[in-house]
Amino acid sequence: MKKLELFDDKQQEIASLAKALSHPARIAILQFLASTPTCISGDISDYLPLSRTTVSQHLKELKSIGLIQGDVEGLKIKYCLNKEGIEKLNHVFGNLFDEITPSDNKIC
Amino acid sequence: MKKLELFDDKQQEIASLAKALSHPARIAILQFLASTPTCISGDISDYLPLSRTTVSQHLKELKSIGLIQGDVEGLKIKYCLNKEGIEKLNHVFGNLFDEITPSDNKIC
DNA sequence: TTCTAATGTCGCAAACATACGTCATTAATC
DNA sequence: GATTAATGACGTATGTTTGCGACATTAGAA
Repeated sequence: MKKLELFDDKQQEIASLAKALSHPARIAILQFLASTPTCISGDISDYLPLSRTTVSQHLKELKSIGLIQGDVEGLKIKYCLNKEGIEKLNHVFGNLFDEITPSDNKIC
Repeated sequence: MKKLELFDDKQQEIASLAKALSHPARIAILQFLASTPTCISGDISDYLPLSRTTVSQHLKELKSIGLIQGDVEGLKIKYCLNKEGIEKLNHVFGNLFDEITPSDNKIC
């Protein structure tokens, strides 16, 4: 059993994705985008109990980690779930759960 | 489309669980506990590149959200994954992924 | 071109998270 | 009972996140 020098890339990646999901506003945004076909930025901030500025920051965070994408449509910006990002999320957490789910015969 | 008054319990729950996973040290602790049958607190802080005090705080956080449990064994304390907590995590995230995974025919 | 609407960026304040040294507590050992 | 070892709790410094108003930018309408 050796001492870790630092956390590895995989652990960092899981933690970063988890951080993106660690605020209820960002969960609400993802659910909203999943339930609506055309999602204009303004619609999202009208819906959430937060200022437009704050919602804009949450959108920026979700975009920078690749869970959503934003396409300019004239004056407005249409945000959508990013299929690849969501699939990656699914995959990364699936692996983690496989790794840490205790088997019935494990002691303790 | 009505405005949310505040975030609902489900969204809060997902966010809280995600927050527990949002630091690489806590991921490393869960993986370590999954790979070792008897896990004494001191072993964990010997392993991680953090002080004993800091590790103790991460353990406290994981315990308070129910992902691990700690049983006193004389002078030492044995930490283990909490099967129910991990299953709940699995379930909650599984539901979220079902909800937000885009179907192929969805526009955008 | 000027005006308006939709949106992002900046900068600040308050709250929260992280890391760690020191101290308190408790169990086993002498 | 005194000593040592394992551990959690407390306090504190530093960094990060959140929320928001004010400003900047850009696209389309008048």
